[in-house]
Amino acid sequence: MAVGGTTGRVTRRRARTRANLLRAAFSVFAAKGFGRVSIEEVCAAAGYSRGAFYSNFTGLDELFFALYTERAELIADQVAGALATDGSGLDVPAAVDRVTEALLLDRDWLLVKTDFLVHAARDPAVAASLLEHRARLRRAVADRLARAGGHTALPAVLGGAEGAAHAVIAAYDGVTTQLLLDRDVGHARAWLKQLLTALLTDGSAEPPPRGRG
Amino acid sequence: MAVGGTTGRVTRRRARTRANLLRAAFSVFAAKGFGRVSIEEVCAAAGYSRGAFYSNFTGLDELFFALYTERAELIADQVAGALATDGSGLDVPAAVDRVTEALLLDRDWLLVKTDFLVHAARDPAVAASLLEHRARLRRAVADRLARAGGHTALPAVLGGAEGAAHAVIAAYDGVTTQLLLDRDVGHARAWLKQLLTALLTDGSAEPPPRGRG
DNA sequence: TGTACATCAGTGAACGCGCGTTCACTGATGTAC
DNA sequence: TGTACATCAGTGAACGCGCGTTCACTGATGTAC
Repeated sequence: MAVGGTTGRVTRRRARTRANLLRAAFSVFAAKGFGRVSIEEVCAAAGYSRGAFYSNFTGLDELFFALYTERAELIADQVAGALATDGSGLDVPAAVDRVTEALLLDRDWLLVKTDFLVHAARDPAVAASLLEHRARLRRAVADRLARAGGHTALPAVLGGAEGAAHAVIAAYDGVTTQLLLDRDVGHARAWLKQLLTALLTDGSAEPPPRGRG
Repeated sequence: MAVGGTTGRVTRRRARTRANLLRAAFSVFAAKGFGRVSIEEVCAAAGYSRGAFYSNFTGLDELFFALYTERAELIADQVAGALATDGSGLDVPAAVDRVTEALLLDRDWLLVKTDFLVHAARDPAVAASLLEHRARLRRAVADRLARAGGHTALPAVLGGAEGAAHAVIAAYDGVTTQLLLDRDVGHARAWLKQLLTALLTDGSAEPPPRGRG
């Protein structure tokens, strides 16, 4: 697709336009949902004519894909960063805190992400790409868990670090759903921590303060 | 909204039309996604003119809501049935099996359900209604877990039957996401069982056969 | 049970708008010398 | 560094289609007697 090599000087204007369109599209998608957004609206939000849009994308689907890919990589980097061993200890609870922090910050992102899920669910090629992103995240988590393996005993049911990482992703997805509905970030964070604790330890810890329904 | 009292004879034709529209809409929504469906398409699929549609619904949103509500209640009943104590024992693993069976059968339903989530996430009134449905499911699960409480020890981290039920819902949501992408129902079922086992027991069980990434 | 009448439910044509898509054009950006 | 030229990126008008929405009409369904 993209031609490799020098980031030609010619493209500077183009890159800016493209970035502006993507940024505007993100806001509009988050606000209204992919299904209710027109090319016209994205252009208006970005301050360009429709011609500019077609000069950069073949349609909304392509833009959406580019948008998702860009942001997903950003998030993946954040998570990887939060998981990186900081030299000193392999402190799993602390890592859980940081990851939880990184994952659940932005409601707009959760909305767009879920829109994209729904989109991908109906297009195998898009789904494959999304699955790859998820696999990348999962591997990062699994690596971290494997390194910490000596310190914290993972429950055997899940089948090692790989399974546990899979469970972490599932818990994240589950909490995302709840958060989209109740909009209570604080609750979501606490709840995700509980879930991860229940999944990653053998369940002998103390009960936390009660959350609400 | 609906007028109570006798199910007037006048309405028989009307009820049939409405049901036909809802059924057709379900297929079309599942196939293309709510955001890509027009009133025209729903009518075509159901074999009615657009006038018939407007005679029964004010717009696609209302139809979607009616559709979701109807099916969600159906599912809730199924789950409640699967959880019902069959007189004899309070066998949690068996109940988990039956619930898993009831929940993950229909991909079309998962698609529509997730479309509806995305829809609800942007409309607080709709979200409230969806949360209520979820609460109903959760209570059914919590009741069941509470009754079985004497036999199986729930991990303390989650905070009792209520918390555990919440975790069950989260696991279900998480597995739904994965299933929407990889379309592997068998894997999803096995995986959901593992997750529920890990969440509802203290993690001392034997490791299951490995699933794939 | 049959007939006359009233109301209801769905028809389908018509209107108009929003917007996807195209394209000839123009100003912007870069190259050559 | 300045000038002439070539190419590129974005403009905005134009076209046309799909479809949301309305509405006068007709056949269907029900009631009264």
